[in-house]
Amino acid sequence: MLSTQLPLLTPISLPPIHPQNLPQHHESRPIRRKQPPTPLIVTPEAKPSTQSRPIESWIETLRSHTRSNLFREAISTYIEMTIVGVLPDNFAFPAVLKAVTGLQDLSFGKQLHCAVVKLGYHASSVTVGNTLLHMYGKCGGVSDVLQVFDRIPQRDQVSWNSMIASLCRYEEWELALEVFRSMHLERVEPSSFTLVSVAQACSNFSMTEGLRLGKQVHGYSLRMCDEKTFTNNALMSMYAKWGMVDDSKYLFEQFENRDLVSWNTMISSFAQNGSFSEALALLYEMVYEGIKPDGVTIASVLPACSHLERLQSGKEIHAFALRNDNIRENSFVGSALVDMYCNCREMKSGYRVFQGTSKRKIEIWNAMIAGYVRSGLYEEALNLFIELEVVAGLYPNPTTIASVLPACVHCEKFHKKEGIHGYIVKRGFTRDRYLQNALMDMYSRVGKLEISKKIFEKMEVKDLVSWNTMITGYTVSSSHDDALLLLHKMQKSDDNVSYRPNSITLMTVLPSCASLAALVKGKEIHGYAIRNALASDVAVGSALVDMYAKCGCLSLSRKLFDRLPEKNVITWNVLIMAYGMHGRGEEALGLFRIMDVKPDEITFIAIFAACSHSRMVNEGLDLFRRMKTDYGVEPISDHYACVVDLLGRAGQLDEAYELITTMPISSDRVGAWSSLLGACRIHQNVKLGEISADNLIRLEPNVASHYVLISNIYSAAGIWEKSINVRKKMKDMGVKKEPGCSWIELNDKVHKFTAGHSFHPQSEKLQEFVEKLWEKMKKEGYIPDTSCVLHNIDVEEKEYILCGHSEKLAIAFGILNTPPGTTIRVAKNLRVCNDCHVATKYISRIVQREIIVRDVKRFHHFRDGSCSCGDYW
DNA sequence: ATAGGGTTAG
Repeated sequence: MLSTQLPLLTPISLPPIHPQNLPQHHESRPIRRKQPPTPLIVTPEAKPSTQSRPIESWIETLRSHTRSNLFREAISTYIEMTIVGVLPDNFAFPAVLKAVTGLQDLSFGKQLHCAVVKLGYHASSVTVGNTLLHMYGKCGGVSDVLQVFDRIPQRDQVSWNSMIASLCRYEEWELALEVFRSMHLERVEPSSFTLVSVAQACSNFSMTEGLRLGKQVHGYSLRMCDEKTFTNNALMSMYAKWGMVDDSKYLFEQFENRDLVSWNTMISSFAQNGSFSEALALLYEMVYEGIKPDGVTIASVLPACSHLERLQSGKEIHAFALRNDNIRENSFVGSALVDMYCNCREMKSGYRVFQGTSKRKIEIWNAMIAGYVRSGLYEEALNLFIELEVVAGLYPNPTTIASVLPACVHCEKFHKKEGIHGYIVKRGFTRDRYLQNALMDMYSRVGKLEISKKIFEKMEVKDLVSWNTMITGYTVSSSHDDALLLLHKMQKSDDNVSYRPNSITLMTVLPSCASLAALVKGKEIHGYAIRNALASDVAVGSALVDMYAKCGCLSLSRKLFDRLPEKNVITWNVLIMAYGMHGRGEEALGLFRIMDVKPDEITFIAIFAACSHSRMVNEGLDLFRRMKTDYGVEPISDHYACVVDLLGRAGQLDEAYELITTMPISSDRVGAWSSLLGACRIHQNVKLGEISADNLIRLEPNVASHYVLISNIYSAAGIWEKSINVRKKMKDMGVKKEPGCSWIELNDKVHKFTAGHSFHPQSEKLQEFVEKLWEKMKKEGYIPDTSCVLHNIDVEEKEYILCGHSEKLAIAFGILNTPPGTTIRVAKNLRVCNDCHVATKYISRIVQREIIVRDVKRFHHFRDGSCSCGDYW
């Protein structure tokens, strides 16, 4: 197929791979390179040979200079030789070309090339051709290499090897493999040099594409008799890149002539495939065998210490590095040290290494910035980012921005979040996948889900993180059904690539199941987690405990909790919160007493909420007073909001108000005022309600629920005028009420109901059904509570509106579509209104069904005319 | 022939 005329090797203009490797003119060479200006070559035939010194002697001098790396001297000798009129021959050119290659002097190399052509050696000597090829492979460009190779007369093994190696240097993996195939067809035997390059090229393809050839290379290597160390190392590294650590370990163990690179390769194979303990162990074994680690060893093993958070080992390695100049000055080691210290929460040590590094390259800045971001020190990260550009004059690369973007997103003081997108466009990094993922996350979090979706759809190459990020986008925007839909789609996506959900996917999507009370879906995910060994993951386990609890299966949730192999604060918090939501405050407190990890801020929020829902005012207050002294947890505004709720719900409104006045000046009072306003609604306290609402509307003029609550308080008290005024003010401000929304799962679908709207195909039928039930309920003594209906309209109309409340529609849907006796589980995005609560009690008796309604705060378990919350919620 | 930092979750 490809004989002497390689179709792919005809001179073609390939795009340059590295701009710095482009053929350059002499004038445009950077001046900083320390070399004398290259003199023009005297055209060889310009002077007849009058010299008596024979050419062999000149060549001997040339060769001895290049052998001793005296490249400049070699070139001077060559020039001298041409000046005195000695015509260089096919032995002189290889010697001088080697010197040119050593100096990376492309322009001189090109002049030599001209001379070679003029004298005709390019068509007669393989050796000259090979050295030219080698020269272009080191300092030219792909197109030069292709042209030279094409003109080498009788290509030998060295020609092919140089060609393949050069293509690998230019990351032309596909071309490299194609040339290797041609070499095979021309029956030129590969050597260990060939195999090294080919193995490297293979490893840059995916395993499915590269493994076949890779194994052939392995076979060749086994049959070969010459020096195998290089090939062996290259094969180890190839297998490691595909994650086949066992294979690279086998090669390492079977091989006797290990060198330092073999050890380094093995250590980095382990470290890059998550076998951190093995990597560290190998370092110690290496030292034990008397092999001295170098900078590469240290830079490869430090990430293992970082991941394992083995600060002690990391420090020992640092000490070792300090004792060895060559390691200490290795810039890779510096970045790895910064990363290790930051990951071990030793920010100060990390910063000290960073500060103490003399010639700081962008990479060490990246390590420091990423370290800050991981520890939530967003401002520090942003400051460093600015410093790197403004003070150090360095250019951020895509990695820098990918680290700093989450800092922009999460740093409250940083307002112009979307501006960073412009910056990315300006720097031309828009095609970077990490940045696209990070941008998607940013837009979701500033409430611009549409833009996230657009980026996601336009991405040419998606990865698992892209899918996870998009799912998270839906979750943070409360589009839970879309989140579940995407979970489905990722597993059989249209572009022939499917993705396997990982632990992060599951923990992202489980809260969606919980929000929708989608128990069947949740169980399906649980099954997936078990089958894929993800269920024992603490984070997934905690999310499962949470999901079962929020779907109303508290005992299942508890069983799962008890069996989890590993628990952390979050796991405990989730369970305490679950008991609280189910109105089982005593048990929540019991869990708090036996928990074997230190409680955190969230634990106390869960505890206060539990006390609040179970009217355990004294227990809650007691812990509130002791949380700082006995548990070392500083109360934050969320805690105040909970305790205000605890007091307010129990009717101690004045105490609640007083608590707000004792809050630290700087703290955020929104939560606390909201709690008080809610309590005023329950206990019909117009005066305090007004105070709370005034404060709230001043602080958050765009939140609908504040207006709605005070308006409800007024209308329940019969103060219609004020109620209407509030409504009017709300309308003038352009504030829209979040529509009430309820969900019920039927088979494997979640059905969504919105108040008053007939989006659901059955909604008319459902409204009729509710109205029919209405009559029966009234006969049993039900009195509609119309106080939550804002409009000043007649009673019948009000009742009609009440019938259309989303939770009633969802319940009706459940009754009509499930066999008698089935428990009905409904979830609601807001709090259940008083009328729905009373009505559901009656419904549960009339239809003889258990009905579980979960709102944002807690559970209502209706059975035979009564509710588990004892009308206290 | 071996080595660098990055995006998603609670």
